[in-house]
Amino acid sequence: MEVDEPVYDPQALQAKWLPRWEELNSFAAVEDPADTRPRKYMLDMFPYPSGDLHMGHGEVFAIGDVIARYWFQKGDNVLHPIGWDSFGLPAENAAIKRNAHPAEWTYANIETQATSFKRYGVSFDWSRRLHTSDPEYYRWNQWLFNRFFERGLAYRKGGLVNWCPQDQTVLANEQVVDGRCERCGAEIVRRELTQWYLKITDYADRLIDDMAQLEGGWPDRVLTMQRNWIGRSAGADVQFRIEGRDEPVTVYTTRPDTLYGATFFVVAADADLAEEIVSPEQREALEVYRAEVAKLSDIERLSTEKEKTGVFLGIHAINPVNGERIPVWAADYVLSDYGHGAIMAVPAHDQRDLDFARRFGLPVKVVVETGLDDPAETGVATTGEGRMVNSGPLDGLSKAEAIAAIIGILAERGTGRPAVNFRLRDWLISRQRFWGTPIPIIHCPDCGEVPVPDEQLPVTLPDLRGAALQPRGVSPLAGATEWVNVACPKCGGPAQRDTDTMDTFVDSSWYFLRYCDPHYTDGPFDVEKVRKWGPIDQYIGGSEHAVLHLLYTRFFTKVLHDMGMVDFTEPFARLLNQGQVINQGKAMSKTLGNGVDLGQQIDAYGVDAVRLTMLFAGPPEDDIDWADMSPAASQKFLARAFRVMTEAGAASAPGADVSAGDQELRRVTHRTIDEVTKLVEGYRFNVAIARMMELTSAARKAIDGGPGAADPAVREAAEILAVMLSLVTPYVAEEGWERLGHAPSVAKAGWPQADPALLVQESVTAVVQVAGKVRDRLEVAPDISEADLRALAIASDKVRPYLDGEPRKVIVRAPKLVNIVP
RNA sequence: GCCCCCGUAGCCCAAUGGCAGAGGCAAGCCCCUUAAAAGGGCUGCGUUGUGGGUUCGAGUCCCACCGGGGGCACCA
Repeated sequence: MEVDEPVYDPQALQAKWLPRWEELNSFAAVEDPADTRPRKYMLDMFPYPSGDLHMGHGEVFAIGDVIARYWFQKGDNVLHPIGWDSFGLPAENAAIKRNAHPAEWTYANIETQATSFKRYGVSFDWSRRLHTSDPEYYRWNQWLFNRFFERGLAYRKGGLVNWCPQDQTVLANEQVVDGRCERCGAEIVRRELTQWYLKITDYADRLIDDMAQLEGGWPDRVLTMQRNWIGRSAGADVQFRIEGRDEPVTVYTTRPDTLYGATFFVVAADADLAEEIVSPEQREALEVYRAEVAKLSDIERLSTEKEKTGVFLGIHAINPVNGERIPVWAADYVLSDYGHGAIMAVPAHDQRDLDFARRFGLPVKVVVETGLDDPAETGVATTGEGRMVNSGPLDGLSKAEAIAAIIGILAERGTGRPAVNFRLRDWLISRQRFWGTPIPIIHCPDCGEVPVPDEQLPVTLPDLRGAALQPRGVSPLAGATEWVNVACPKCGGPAQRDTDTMDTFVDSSWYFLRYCDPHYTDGPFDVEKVRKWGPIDQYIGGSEHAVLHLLYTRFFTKVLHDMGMVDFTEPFARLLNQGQVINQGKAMSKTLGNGVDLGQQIDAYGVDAVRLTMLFAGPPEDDIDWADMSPAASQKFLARAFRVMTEAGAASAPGADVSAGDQELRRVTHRTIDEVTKLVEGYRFNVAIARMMELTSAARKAIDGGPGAADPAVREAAEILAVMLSLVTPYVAEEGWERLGHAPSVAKAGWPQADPALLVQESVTAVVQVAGKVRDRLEVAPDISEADLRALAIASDKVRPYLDGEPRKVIVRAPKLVNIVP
């Protein structure tokens, strides 16, 4: 079919314009320092190349593209890059299955996705493309690791870690959700391993405090999740003496005011301290208990229904304020890696302690008078406010007063001080898998951990494939003996490379900086260019990264800030979490068989109709149930818009005097410009599209039953429609623009400005209510005074029957409403 | 259990505290057509989830509850 025919053929438009756009290269960001236009940085979370693009990509990139294209139309200098998060497990699993190298699968998928992105018409600057699995990229992961290492922010330690038996690797805490692997859903087990960590806990305070910058720009939900995850709490450290031990033991508590109510003391069962202080008589009981606890999975251990367990350690602690002897127990409800791994138990005012006390018959002592029933009787701890009782000098004080007072007393005696604790743990980055960045450390029997010198980076991956990648509990790199055995960079003696690779979240923690110059060779990114582009004006991605990628990236940004490499402290000024595309009320999945293929949708309805459907479905953060959507209807609308543009283009030439055009249509057009501008800026794309549909209908009516297709107002409406549609449906917009007699590209035509004179209404309908019920409508001037409108309303024949003399009250909201209370 | 968001027409969704309906789907009708498709047009009486409250006026604000979604949940 000829594209000149007045028939909308989306596939023909795609075939026609895609190659033309490649030549035009309209979306390259401009680095010229003489270019003083406002710079805007728009970024969509980069994709993992797991096959072709899916419906979810279709939505995010449609949303991001509208924003970027709007900025382009406004004349901003826009950076809108694309790349691939191309290290990761699926490639490795595919390689094992096919007896191939992970790179083959990875780069083939990247090409597939790149082709799909181009077809999808996304306004990327393709010259900035990057792949994290390229040595030219991951060498800078290693370079950054070295910087972290120098600053003491990368360290190795032994301890219990999360092990995924399915993926055969350790995971960071953030990657364990409800005791299961965030990737594959397998139940996590605990293992004792020595691993590399990044010291994100050093930044815990700043990660919380800097969220003040993000208020309003980020969804509250994400900020709340990060706040919860970091889990900052304020309280006090209190020292207890343990009988028969010289060193006092410190506990952390958020309720130092309840210190007089401490009736026992609990040490984490797995803490070294438990073993250290247990009496000889109880040692065996402790060992038995520890063995039981070790057998429990996290899921069992964290179950809220689980009854408290524990064992008496045969010794006593001394309460520092009243000298009371309280028994010391070991239990698994106290965690060894939070606070000091030991607590003072105040059963009257802490539910966990109360549960434990009731289970083992320990005393309950009320020290806060709350007016509620005795916790010992009810089994419900009283955690609220109240007056202190049974607490010596604290008696009668409120909670806040008591906390301040007791901290003062403890500080004076040197047995306590204010303290802050965090739930956040350091970020474990070692992975026992192949397809990732090798950790650039050499283990030397004499020199210890020696970083690979910067000039020797990158440490590239050895050529392993197929069965050599089979997970066996240690990194596949350990099997590459030639690669592993190297000379120590320090002493030259025989040494071995670290065989783990980095968590791929390291790759994505700074990629947005590299886009400013992805081929830069003097560092991970060009500091000067980042100064000009950063931070990102708008970031878009799924809420599944609320505490993973987004937390890590914020951490990296702060470290880079401290290194003097970036001048901002938060990477993303604004964040949008798009909804998911689901089908028939459920997430699409292979097992449910309810998957919808993006490519097939595009083949059936065209790119424009699919993009339009994604954006018209509802607010961008809402889920889209594809079963409720009609891409066919979107296509129908586009055909309608296409005809309007075609007919207007055929009937007139560009450059006519618009002021002579049909005033009624011109008013609609300019009101549409005004509204769509505001709606797009507020990211209310579904409503903006509804306005474009109205404009299309108005133009249609003007052609059919009004001034006709040749009227300059029809041309004006069609041209503005083309420009506005270019944000959403670039192909039909481009074709329409051409048919209207303009050279491509409509993407750079410039955003229209509404003529204020055409926004003024000649008359307004004022509603007259009597006691809230509409009784009359009056056509009045928009600038009518309140007094005039009031007089008109009261004089109305339709209103008078409802009035009985002088009204009690008249509310006038000129020019739209009068409410008369009789 | 605690916290947050959402409940508007058969469906997806609009509505600065001011006429409950912008847009779309579905449905029905009309025009065009030999006919159908395509195209053009017309048609919206609904406890705004329920019950209270504030207000001249509540879909909108407040309280309680119901339903759906999300987050947190032995971190002392």
